[in-house]
Amino acid sequence: MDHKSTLVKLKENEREVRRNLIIDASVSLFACKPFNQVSMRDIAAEAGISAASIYRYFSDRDELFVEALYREGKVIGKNLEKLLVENRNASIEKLACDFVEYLLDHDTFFQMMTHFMIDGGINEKSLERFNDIERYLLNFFDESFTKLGVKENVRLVSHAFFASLNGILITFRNYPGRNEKEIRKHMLRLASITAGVFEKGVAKL
Amino acid sequence: MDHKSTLVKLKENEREVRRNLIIDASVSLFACKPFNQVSMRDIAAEAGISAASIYRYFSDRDELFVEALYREGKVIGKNLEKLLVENRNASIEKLACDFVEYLLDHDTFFQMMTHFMIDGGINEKSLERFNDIERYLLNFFDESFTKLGVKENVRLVSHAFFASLNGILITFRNYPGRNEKEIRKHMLRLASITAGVFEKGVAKL
DNA sequence: TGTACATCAGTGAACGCGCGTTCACTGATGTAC
DNA sequence: TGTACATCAGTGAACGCGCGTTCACTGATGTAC
Repeated sequence: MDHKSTLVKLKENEREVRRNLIIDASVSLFACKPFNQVSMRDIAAEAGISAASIYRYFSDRDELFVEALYREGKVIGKNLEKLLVENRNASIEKLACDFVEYLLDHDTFFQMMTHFMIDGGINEKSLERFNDIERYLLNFFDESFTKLGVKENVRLVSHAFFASLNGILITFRNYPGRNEKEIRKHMLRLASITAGVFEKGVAKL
Repeated sequence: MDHKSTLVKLKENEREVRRNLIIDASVSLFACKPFNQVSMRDIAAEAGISAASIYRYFSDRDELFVEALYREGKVIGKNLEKLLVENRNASIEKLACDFVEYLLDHDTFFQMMTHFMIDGGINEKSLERFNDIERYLLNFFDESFTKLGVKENVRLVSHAFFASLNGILITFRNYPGRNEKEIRKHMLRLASITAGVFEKGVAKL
């Protein structure tokens, strides 16, 4: 019985469209506000509906957030993939800098990351999805390190490298007494240094 | 007129003692709960007083938190110093692993770090104090790298190394499907690899 | 074509909760004479 | 030594707020006959 009347299908599509509008609204708020500060009323206002309406499409805040995060994560994953594919033959230094720069320009991933890594008690489903994206990125790092001649523990090296770049983004985020531009410059410098150290150090492993 | 009656002094001391009890209570809660989840009522309960009493000693939540964080930060700083001094002649690998292990055992610093680095709108005073502690740690890393023969940009290398270790602690904190022990093992392995990479890579800078 | 009924998206108002903080008060202790 | 007063730590109850969520309702659209 996979036959459905056209009208019913149309209705379902409409429903899907509206659902997506709510997710869109959430994502665009996540881009400019810390996670925990985005309320259901905020999202409703952004989507131009009432807060109560959201509950016609999502059973609770958690469900909406999981969807929104996954959506955004996929977009970021795709963009980073594109970026990494373009850099396939570039140095690991360029790769690192582009990675850092992309995440500086799109704060959402950072927000997601900190949310998932730090906040306790996160939806299992949500965590798995986030992990998919991470794994996806690590594959690209693997490729680069393999090219550099790493034979053993490639994945571990990728983990260490990934963690290093995340660490830069986090550690110097609120660097006191510096403006945004200076911070960006500092981070890129550190990314270069780290990449250089990995490139040279890894050859000896 | 720096003369004060003994009784007045005694009273002041008592006041100081009670103030410290409240700070102690806060610190011990910070050790087992995420920052934003520690409420004034929690602290009051931990200290065995009423929430209203806290306001006899601190003007608001912010002031109490700044004091508590600084107190805890100093303790962590001192402990890490001790640890680093003991390791003054040890390899950078041992230093990295001890650092990671200490922070795994004392979650407060991690909590502090993420609070300061990620949460926006933090008290300026509080941020400065936190930075003092960071600088303090970086000096030790500087020393190690200088010994390894790094001549230029020592501080930058230390920054990159420090960020790498932080990154490990953050990135794999909620590693899904692994228990605490496995995560610890994984982190230590990454710390070793990172230290090795830095040790070897840095020699060529 | 008209009428009675069902469905369901959407909503303003309210609920219940936890929070930081304030209020008005108590009661113990110290001080002045 | 006794009495009147000042000080101040401590408190239970309440305030005001924002939150996630639910409720009871409206009104538009589709369906049956």
